[in-house]
Amino acid sequence: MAVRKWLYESARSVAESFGYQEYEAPILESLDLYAAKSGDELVKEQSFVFEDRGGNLVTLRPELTPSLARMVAQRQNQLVFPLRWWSFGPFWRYERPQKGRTREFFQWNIDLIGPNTPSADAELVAIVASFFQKVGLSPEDTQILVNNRQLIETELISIGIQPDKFTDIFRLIDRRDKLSTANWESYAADLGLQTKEIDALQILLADQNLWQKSDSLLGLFPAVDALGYSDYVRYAPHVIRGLDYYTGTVFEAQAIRGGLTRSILGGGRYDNLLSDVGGKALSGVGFAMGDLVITLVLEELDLIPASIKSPSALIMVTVFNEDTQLESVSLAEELRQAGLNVNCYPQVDKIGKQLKYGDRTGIKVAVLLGPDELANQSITLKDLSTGSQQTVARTETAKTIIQMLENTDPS
RNA sequence: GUGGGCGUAGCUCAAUAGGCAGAGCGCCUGUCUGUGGAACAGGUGGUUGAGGGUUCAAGUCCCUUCGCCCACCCCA
Repeated sequence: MAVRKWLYESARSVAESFGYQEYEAPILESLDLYAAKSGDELVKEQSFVFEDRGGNLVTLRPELTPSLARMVAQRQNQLVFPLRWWSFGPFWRYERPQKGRTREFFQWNIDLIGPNTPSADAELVAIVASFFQKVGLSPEDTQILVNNRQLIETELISIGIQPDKFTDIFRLIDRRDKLSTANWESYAADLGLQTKEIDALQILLADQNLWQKSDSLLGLFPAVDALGYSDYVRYAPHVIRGLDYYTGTVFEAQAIRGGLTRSILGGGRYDNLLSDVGGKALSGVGFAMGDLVITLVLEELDLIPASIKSPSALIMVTVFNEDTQLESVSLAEELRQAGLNVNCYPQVDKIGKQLKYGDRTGIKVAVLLGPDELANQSITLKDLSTGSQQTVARTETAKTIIQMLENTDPS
């Protein structure tokens, strides 16, 4: 929860810095919403689907973009475009769990709906880079690979591949990095490609300058450069993304660790999603990042701050004995009224045990209140990290604690 | 959906060929009657995931079942 909250705060801060508004969508959606729009396997085999009491099939959302499209389409005439929205919430996929993949996970989604321009695409890419920068990932740790589906479609036609094969061929292209050349070629042959076509495709996928044939990408890269994030971004002809609804620019962020790469997030431009759910034609661009892979990457690079796991209260009031217990309770509340977060030990125990509890749970200042202090209208304050303690007038307690916390190392 | 691995104390793991279920850490107590972290001593802690079977005897062998992990697939 601490890590997720930190990710949420980092995503929120970056999204808000670009002027995006937070929204939430339903967790249950009608199965129809996803039909033929997300990709067959995601919906038919990897979603939780069941019948509701009315006999309709409902789905625990496996992704957010179709819900977003539906929500925007339903209010299309009253919303003001360009629309910049972001969301962070739970998703479910009925898959076998493994490292970096669970059946319930959280995902950050962010979309810019309205303008179909290279600078809109560049903004989303820049948001990714800005997020990486915020959590401490450098261009040496992560890279954002960009491509354009229209560009690849045009090129496929020019080497003689028919549009009705594009879905299969995209899957093939997406796997260029994952399979050995021999396996990839035999997969290509299974899809019915001729040797001549396979050779042409390989040349295409090795062409790092292919982007210069795309007006969209010719606009995108200078815009990313102007935003200051070109170190994070490069062209990659084999990046195509698995979801069927992408129509233009697509991108994917990868972590590079010792020769192995892992996909952190993916996104792209979708032109037809709003009209598919009953809206007027309107283009959008966005991406989704799951919480699991990014957490693995950040853990591996030791980038998760230890401070996110500190307790909510750094101050603990101890209880000396039964006679003074209510005095301790009152003192704790007095300190809360002064604006401090305070944990009051909830029973009578030996002081040593209470201090040990405080030490183990991350308490910085222990407050001691026994017969001596009561007699003198004073309070003893012990710094648990240094072991030093001081006795001050009771009226000075809150002020002294605040000074002690300021002098403490924030870690 | 496919393939592989693993379930023993709170945690990490031992237990020869089927033969008295153990260790380290943690926790509790004491050394130390108003003071945590260290040391030492003692103590607590188990339906060996569950159910059935074989056997004089099962953590160990067999069957069923539940759960977890890893990879493929797919994808965040």
